[in-house]
Amino acid sequence: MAFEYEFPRPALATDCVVFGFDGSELNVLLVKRGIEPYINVYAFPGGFVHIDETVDECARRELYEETGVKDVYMEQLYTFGDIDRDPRGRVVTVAYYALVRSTDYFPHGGTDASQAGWFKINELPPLAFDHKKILETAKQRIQNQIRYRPIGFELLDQKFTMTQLQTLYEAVLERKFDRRNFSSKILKTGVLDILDEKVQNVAYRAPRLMSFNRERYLQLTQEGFNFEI
Amino acid sequence: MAFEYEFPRPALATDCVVFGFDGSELNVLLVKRGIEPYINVYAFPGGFVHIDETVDECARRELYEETGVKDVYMEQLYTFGDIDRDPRGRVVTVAYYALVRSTDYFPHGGTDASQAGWFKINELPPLAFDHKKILETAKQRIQNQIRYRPIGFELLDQKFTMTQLQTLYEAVLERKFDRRNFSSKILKTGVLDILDEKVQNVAYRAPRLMSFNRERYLQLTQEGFNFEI
DNA sequence: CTAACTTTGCGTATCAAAAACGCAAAGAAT
DNA sequence: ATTCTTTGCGTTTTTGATACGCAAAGTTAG
Repeated sequence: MAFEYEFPRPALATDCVVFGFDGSELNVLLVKRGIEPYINVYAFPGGFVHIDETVDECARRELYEETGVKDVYMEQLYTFGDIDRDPRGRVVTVAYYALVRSTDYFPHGGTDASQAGWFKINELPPLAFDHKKILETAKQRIQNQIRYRPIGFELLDQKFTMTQLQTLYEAVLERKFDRRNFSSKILKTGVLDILDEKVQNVAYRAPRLMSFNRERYLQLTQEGFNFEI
Repeated sequence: MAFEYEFPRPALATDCVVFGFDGSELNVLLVKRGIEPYINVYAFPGGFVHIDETVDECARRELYEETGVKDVYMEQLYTFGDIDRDPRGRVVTVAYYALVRSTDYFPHGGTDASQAGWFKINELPPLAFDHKKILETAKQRIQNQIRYRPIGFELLDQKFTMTQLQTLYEAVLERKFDRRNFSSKILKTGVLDILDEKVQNVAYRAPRLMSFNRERYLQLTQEGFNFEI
């Protein structure tokens, strides 16, 4: 007990909701807690803010330490500051969300060797603390974000087909799109490069691959461009 | 020095960006700091989170204590957690924004008796800490919010004219609208009640007054209604 | 090898909303 | 009475969203 202050201070933590996409469904990365409270209950990766790191840095550090995930797209979500959200005492948490290509990391379903694993967003186990509430906030946020920012590309491999992109949008927004309208709407924005390459070893007609053109996107946003689907 | 912890903890504070509207321009409520650091420099009302209040409650309490403003529309904005944002040491702040009818509170420009006052958003004095950055974040947020939520009505008197509403939208979004298109677009959403009352003592043709129908708005949002302008 | 089938890629027709704008009535100022 | 500004209610034009037709690519089945 070495750190003392004139007034009591809440502890400050971060938690991170990591979304992944497996080609058909949206997944969330959870870790099983090894200590009380909520021992053996799943929770989002997170932990306490160190005094010599920014809150953003804390979120990235904790994510890496607990799951090995690093160098990913991450944004602050919301700060949860209710009094009784942690039975250990007063803990305020700054929640983040991250988007990753889930194939880059764990096998789906997790392994026994690892305490971290992917879960389908509609088949989640009970969550510790107020993490259910955090998840709902995160879900709403990406549904809003994907409509006017090209965050979807963070969830796909660098090369992807139009159908894969559409399936992702349908999974996130929980609705269907017309294949032809979706394609022309995305293509006419100009943020996709069509590659001279097709998918191999596929049943029926092989689709062409495409990739996200980040330079073109940045150029368009500066001109006041809107990415709505 | 009575409160000690095993690990060092950042101090946790809130700050609130209060927007007001005076009929033609958007204003921001600032308080002049009476103590170091940044003594005599303007800042947003705010202060440290008490151990027995939620973060939301802290934002409301500090706003009331420093400016007398209470019972207003308020939302969490963003948490600023850089290491060196406060010269006193590590302070993380959860920023909020609030919308008020500025006529309900202070005279514009502030008085000598009060340390709090309204400033035109484009003529602000230098701000303490990283409050310039907080302001930019808040400005972007209300520009986004006003397009799909009827937050504009929080900034007007209960009875207002269509031209007043349009002037507000133009001030917030920093663009002009066609008077006739703006009016019909707002009216066809059904969230406005047209009152059997006209503005008095006005040059030229007197416009009718209207008011926001909150029940109708809630009903429409539940049906999946979108308020975009 | 041919026919059937699925997916892709590109097009057009139809419908709804956004933007531009015409015009006369209300009502004060001259 | 005339002029002037603002209001209120429309129509026309343009743009974008949605629905859907159809043939080519390429695999599967007979």
